[in-house]
Amino acid sequence: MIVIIKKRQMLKHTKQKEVILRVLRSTNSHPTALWIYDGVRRELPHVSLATVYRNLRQLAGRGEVLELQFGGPLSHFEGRTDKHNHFICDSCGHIFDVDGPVDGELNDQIAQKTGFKISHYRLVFYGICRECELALRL
Amino acid sequence: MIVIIKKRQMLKHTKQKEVILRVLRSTNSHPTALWIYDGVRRELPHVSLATVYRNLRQLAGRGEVLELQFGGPLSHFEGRTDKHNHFICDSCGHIFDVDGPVDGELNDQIAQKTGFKISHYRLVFYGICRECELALRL
DNA sequence: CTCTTTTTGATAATGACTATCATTATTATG
DNA sequence: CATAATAATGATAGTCATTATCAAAAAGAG
Repeated sequence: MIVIIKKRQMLKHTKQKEVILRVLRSTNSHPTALWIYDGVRRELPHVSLATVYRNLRQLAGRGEVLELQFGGPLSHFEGRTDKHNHFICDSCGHIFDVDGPVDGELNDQIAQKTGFKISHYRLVFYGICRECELALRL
Repeated sequence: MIVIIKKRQMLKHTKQKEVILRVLRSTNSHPTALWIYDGVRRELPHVSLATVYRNLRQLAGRGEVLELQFGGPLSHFEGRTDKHNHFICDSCGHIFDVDGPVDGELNDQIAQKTGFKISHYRLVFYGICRECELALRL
């Protein structure tokens, strides 16, 4: 029998990682990796896009950042890590944070019904935001 | 001023479309396009993968089919179109249907808070399914 | 049947993301 | 500090799910 012991990898602090996190935390939008890349390049012009992806993946893995995948082909990232939900406008595509139900009530409800151990959920609302609603009324 | 009137396109019924829908409806799992492609090929060996993607997209656009995008790189499809939620096991990756809250209660709650017009939501639970729970206990 | 429009199959293209790898930066340790 | 060990970087090639293209075929209308 072969036992593979995965040594816990020491994470090193780098300028790039710091700036990536700072750029992401500087907005309350839900930017893509490319948007973050552009922001980081203003401070570190020679940064590689791969470095941005690598760090975002690492940060998301450690829970310091949230990776969001909605319908489209791109991943969105978010610096805010406290529990909350999202709303996406079907008209303009904008992503909003929504402080909806974040308690364990839903979890418990489903856990009881299914017998599964629920750790968390992702809840995304779709519809028309106020601004688009007004524009569409014209 | 140039006005572009998009003529409503007449949809034609084809053998391929019929089989694709039948294959998808034949399972209560949440297959990928490739899985459906394999199923369709048993009946129509010369079908093209592009045809499967095209039809799934069209069917999803008409609401006859549901396209589900969870974390991974692949789209999953589902023939069941009545409202329900999903649970994904973090251990085995299996996708389960969950008849959780499907009423407008959540929608109303969020609509009141935000002022947005909410049409629907997507709710996905994560955790450990019963089978994995038992296996992990050993 | 004949005309028009949509769909198909085959395949090339797209595009987001990841792997690779030589080099550099960071941290641990003597 | 010096040096060794290891992780991160930048540049770029590769992957892979999905989409676009386009000539040929099929479906529906009249």
